[in-house]
Amino acid sequence: MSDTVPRPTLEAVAARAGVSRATVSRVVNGGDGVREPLVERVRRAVEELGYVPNQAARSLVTKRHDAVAVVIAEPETRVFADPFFALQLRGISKELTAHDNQLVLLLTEGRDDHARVARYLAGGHVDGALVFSLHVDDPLPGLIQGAGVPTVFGGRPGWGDGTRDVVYVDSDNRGGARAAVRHLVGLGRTRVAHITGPLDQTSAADRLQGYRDVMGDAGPRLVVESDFTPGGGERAMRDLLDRCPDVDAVFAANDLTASGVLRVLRERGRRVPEDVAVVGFDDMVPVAEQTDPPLTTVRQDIEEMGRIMTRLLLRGLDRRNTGEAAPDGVGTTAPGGPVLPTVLPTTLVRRASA
Amino acid sequence: MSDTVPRPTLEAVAARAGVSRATVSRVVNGGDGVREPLVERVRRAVEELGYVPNQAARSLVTKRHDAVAVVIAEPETRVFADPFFALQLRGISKELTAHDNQLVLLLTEGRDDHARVARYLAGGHVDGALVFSLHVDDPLPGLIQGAGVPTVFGGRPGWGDGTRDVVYVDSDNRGGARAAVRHLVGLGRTRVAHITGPLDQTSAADRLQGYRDVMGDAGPRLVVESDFTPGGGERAMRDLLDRCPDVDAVFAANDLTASGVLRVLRERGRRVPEDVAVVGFDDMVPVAEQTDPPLTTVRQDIEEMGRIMTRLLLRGLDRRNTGEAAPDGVGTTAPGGPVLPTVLPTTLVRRASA
DNA sequence: GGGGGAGGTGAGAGCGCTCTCGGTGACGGG
DNA sequence: CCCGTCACCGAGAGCGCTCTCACCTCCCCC
Repeated sequence: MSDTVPRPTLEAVAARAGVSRATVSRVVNGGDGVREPLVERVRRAVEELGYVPNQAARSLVTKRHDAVAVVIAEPETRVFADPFFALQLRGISKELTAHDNQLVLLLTEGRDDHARVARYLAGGHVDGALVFSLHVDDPLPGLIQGAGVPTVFGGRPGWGDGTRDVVYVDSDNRGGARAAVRHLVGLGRTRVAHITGPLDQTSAADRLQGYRDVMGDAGPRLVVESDFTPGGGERAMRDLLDRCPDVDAVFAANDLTASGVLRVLRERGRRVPEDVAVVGFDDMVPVAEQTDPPLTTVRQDIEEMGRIMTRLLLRGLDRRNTGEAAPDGVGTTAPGGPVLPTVLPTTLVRRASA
Repeated sequence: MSDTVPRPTLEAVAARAGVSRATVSRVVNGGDGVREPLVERVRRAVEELGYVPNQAARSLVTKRHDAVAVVIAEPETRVFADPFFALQLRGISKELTAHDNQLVLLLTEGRDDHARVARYLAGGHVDGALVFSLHVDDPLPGLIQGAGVPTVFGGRPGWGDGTRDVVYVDSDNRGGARAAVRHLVGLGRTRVAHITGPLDQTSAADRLQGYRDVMGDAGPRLVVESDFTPGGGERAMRDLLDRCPDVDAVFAANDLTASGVLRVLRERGRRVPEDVAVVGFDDMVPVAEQTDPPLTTVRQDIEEMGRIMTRLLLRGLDRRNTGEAAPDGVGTTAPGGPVLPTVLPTTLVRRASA
């Protein structure tokens, strides 16, 4: 086994089955229009020779690759190291597998990488792309949009001014935030603070918006900007306690932040939820269940999000192939309904912290 | 832009530059043996037309793909959702990018997926594979070994009886464990317990072995089997306290377990490190730095591990191409030194818990 | 009973690239 | 001055597949 055995070709299978290449090809690709006995013979030949189609040769003529790129634009280790993308990938992978597509992973590291990714996508090596870019000012989405590759974004892109037809899938950050804050208000809390994420990310901005929807102009006094990390949560909470010692509830922009918040509250001797009620966001189970007390939080189904994105993309690709004129946005107006941005629901998970 | 513009071919570039296809090909692939003025002309033509080589056509003739598969065999969500693989992927991605290779991600879900993955790899769609399989009884490594694809494993494979030549990269789990336990002993602790990971994973088994190296036959009294999770750590620690109330140190098989341990100790009113010293493993920063008190732990450089695996694989592939007979193990005996299993060092990181 | 389908099957032309191999010009030595 | 050498370049043959046609049976219907 020291050198790779030359793998059997269509030709070889055809010879063995006593038919033409064309017939073997037909059988391999579904077998329509071939009479049963022949199908059987070809199948056996394929089996016996251990034939596997050469994807390169196939792509060369079909111009399809049965592969999609997943682009994760994340300069910051922190975010990448959290379970978010892992779950997302899982969902994507499942769905791609179910449709016999491969997943080509592209991680970007800093600015110069953007060009590389754009070039790769423009190079037509994949049929489509799923792109995660969290930052408002990220040039990557624009580049990709320009590359002419069917694309679905994960999370609302920052520059989405609503006029361009981008297809994206996002969680209902705003609605989830509203639910969280309403819950706190419903508990009778009157001084509900919000510790935000980095506001150059749309998810953080949308959560803040949701908070404002409920609290109206609670004033900037109760809003502290932070960065989605436990450490950031700690700092923000200290600030907050110093400035407004009478706060009786905190809506943290994510669970990691909330864990920092809880730590500071404990350290300062405030009881949770009696003195201060705390709600997080994400329902990162390993975090939320392990805090003390267990965290009430807003759940978003990350894995499902990946799955939906994939389904959307594949649907768009499929339309392309069936000849419908599908603009870059993955096919917008077409029978079967336009492919539109999708917002997935979020739900409040009540545990002990609020 | 509604329909994809036909992308320029070599032919087109050749025409524009006024040379033959062959010359363009030479230039595109390094440009050796082509006179400078021609190189220049071809470069300009490539630039002007925005030419990008068609990878499928190229693969068809070279039989190389410049792509490697990363196989993550992990039925359990828990493990996949921790930062481990994310970091690993990051390292792999960086290294692959540096060598102009693509990363094809294959996640397996349950048994039937194994066949799919094996078929894919055997299909010769990628040049090599990086495989992560944590469980001793996992059939996947065997299947892959059989597929005849150059492979490097992440972590010592369970069936590695030392006789077959598998190439793997692993952290020095055993040595790290020894360092941890020695540290505890050096602190004057005499009843050092160990809470293990799932012992069907080699990493967990190796850590236990390291513990035994130092403690000798401390007896099974002080060893509790667990599962690498915080919840598991809690249960194990409760058990332990009930059975041996006098334990004065715990070496937890990973940081997650340690976090559970710390929680139980706090709940039972034991001070850390005064009453019970605790050491973890992994140095998962977001966990270890955020525990109370911050966790002393054994660091392994996960990202580096991914990088090394990749380098090893690419080196093996390179040898193949340069004609040296390279057996499946990615090329074992060859000038430049055999490609051998690599064990990366681990270091003790002292924080407050021990 | 013959003509027209319809349903199967095969021949052949590429897809865009690499790579061998033969040809060509410049140059130096005999 | 001629020929061998060398460095460079182009022609052409595929790589393994799909897909369009043309062809060839049958079978059905008039």
